[in-house]
Amino acid sequence: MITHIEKPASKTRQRITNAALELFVAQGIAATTTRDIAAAADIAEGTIYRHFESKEALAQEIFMEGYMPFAKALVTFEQSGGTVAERLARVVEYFYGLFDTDQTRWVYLMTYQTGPQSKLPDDTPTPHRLLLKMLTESVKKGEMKGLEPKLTAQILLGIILQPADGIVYGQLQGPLSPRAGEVMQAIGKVLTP
Amino acid sequence: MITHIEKPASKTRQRITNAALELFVAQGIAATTTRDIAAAADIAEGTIYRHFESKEALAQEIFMEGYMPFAKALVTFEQSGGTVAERLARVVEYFYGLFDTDQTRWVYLMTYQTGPQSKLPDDTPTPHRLLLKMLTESVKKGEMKGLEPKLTAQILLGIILQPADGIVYGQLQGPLSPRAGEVMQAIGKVLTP
Amino acid sequence: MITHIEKPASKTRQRITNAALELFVAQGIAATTTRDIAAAADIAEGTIYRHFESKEALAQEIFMEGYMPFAKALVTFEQSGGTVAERLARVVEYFYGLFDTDQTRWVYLMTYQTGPQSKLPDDTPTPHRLLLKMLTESVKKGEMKGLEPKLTAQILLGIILQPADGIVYGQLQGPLSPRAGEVMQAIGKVLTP
Amino acid sequence: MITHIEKPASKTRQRITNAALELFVAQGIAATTTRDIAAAADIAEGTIYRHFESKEALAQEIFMEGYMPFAKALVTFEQSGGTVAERLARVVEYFYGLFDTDQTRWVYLMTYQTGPQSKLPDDTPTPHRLLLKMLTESVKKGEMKGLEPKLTAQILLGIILQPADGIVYGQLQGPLSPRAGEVMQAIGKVLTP
DNA sequence: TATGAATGAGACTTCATTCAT
DNA sequence: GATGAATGAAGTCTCATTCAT
Repeated sequence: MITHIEKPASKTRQRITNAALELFVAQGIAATTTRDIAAAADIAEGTIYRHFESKEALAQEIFMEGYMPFAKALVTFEQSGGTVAERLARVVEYFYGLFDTDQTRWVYLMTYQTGPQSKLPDDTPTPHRLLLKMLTESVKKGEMKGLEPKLTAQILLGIILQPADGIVYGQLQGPLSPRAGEVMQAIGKVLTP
Repeated sequence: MITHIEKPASKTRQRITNAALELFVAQGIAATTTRDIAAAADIAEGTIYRHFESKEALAQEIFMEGYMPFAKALVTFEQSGGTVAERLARVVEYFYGLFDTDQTRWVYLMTYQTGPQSKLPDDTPTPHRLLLKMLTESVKKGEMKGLEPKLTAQILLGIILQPADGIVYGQLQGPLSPRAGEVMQAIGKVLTP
Repeated sequence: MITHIEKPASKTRQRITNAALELFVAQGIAATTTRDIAAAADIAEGTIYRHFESKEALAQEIFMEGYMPFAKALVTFEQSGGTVAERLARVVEYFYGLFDTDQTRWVYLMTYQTGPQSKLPDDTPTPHRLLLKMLTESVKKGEMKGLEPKLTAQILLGIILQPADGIVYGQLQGPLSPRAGEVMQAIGKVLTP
Repeated sequence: MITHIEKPASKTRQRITNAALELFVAQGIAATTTRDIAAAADIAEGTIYRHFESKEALAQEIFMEGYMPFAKALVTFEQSGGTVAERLARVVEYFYGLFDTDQTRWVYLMTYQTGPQSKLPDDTPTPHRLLLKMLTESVKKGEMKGLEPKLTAQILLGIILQPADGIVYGQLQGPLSPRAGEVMQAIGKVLTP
């Protein structure tokens, strides 16, 4: 007996989300038409509406699709053992692994929250915010003297995120995972009094 | 001191660019209609087209308007005296000063290049790229051992840019200029062997 | 016998071309709005664009629709047997038959090439040009003495076309076919030394 | 003392009508914008409206400008002495002379009546109609037997007009005046029993 | 008289969405 | 579930015309 916990994620539905994700990242959500999506997915335009309420809902569901496993993982890492530095290192490694696995989805995930298209509630724990929260706690636990914790957290966030942007914009060669060590070193230096 | 060689920028033209800038940043370029712009500028929709060829051209001219003084300033700083670190500090201060002076324009400037709307040539020296280039040279002249220069440059870029994002997203309190010292400290630490 | 290789020409598409043809001839292409066409065809304005790329493309396709069978017929007549005069008579009869069958389309066909809207290549063998070419050959084969062939061809063309114009402008009563005999007589007289 | 019988026809007014005539013939009235006209006449767009009520009025006045001397001349010829054939010959010569003098204006004159833009009353004695009327009378006075007078008049009209079209469309070399003799010969033949 | 900036009605076109098949 | 023709609201842009200078 089969129990449906989540939607079946039919073949067609998959084709749509895949095509849409690619186009959304390449052209932006607003500039991507349902016709574009239908053509890329090789389905009829009307078919999109058998699987999604609207283009906007589609965009949001793609976000959730990538966001949920990510959020779960972060919680796991937060509750895992070891020192603050060790846990942070694990998160960065996981994060960079995601980037290398599916760069397109990663960009979408990190971008969607920002754009004016996002109708996410203002307090949605986006990847961005989740990371920042963890960093803020790391900084606080580190008992830094003389450094403003919130600013420091932003600095650390920049250290982690910018290399990914560098790869996306072609200024740095991928993959990103092998860079994790150097990035953690830089973070270490910043946190050193 | 700035010298205007260009058009005197008529009153109406100013109203249009001001209104458009605000809306473009708030809603995104694609989501901002010419009707929105006209209403905000309190002019007729057709009037936009007596001053700009198209909505796209308007978006691009607003970018150039902000970009040109910025680019000139960067060149000046590059050629100014002092050590690499001193020059970099001056740039960051100037950069943060711009942010505090007109946050909206700053966001537009840093965002425009990225978006799919941008029809800028791929090799346009955008603010992002100009900063990165300067950082790359700083890192190289610093003769870092053991650190990959390109990665380090991205890390420094992240350290500089992310605090601004933090303020934009309301996670950090402005203004940004007073933070420049701490940011430079963080950069110093990363560049320390 | 006409063979259709092209699209089946859906019901809606037909409604659009019919309505557009009528309006284009009555008001001119430039003065006919897509709204006019939609109203006359009793469809939504947007529907036009599911069948035609643009208003201009619609105008051109209507032209081609009428032009192609006409061109084919002319070729057939050219290759048919009999004397030059006999072949010419056949063409005129066919031509006048078309006029009587669908005067509106006939006017459109003869007008479209001239108008500034026509984006037809300058060497498109339009009805006008096809007729002229045939007449030029007729004149040459007739070995007229003392008559400049090109001028004579134009004169014959005028003899053939003007009666149609006369009917269009209400100065002559239709139908035109019964007039073919008298018109051919006039041509004969002109060609007589 | 100067008496104004007609409008002063100022320098500026002339520039406008000249520019407009050229553009109207080249692109059609509908496709010619007031901006086009102003640019070609090297004046401000608003200036057009100091001399003409509207674009439409401008188009009509240009027509009248050319039409009035033509109409007067025709009347003169009608009342001049000689046989019907002689008077007709004089008209054709005059008509072809006009063509050679100012082909652009001639085309405009002959075209304006036809186009859907023309708001001329249906019974306006246009060049076309004036010629036709004269031809009809010629035919009637000629007491043709067996030929339907209205059809014959149209045929003669075609003989006269089509060579002009031939030159306009580049199928015949100008000037037209030297062709008048041959054209009259053709007319003579058609009118011969 | 001439200017040219501004207008606003309306043109063409796009596109998310619906619905009968 | 899938299709694809049709919709209609809305978007960008044009242009004849007005009016203060």
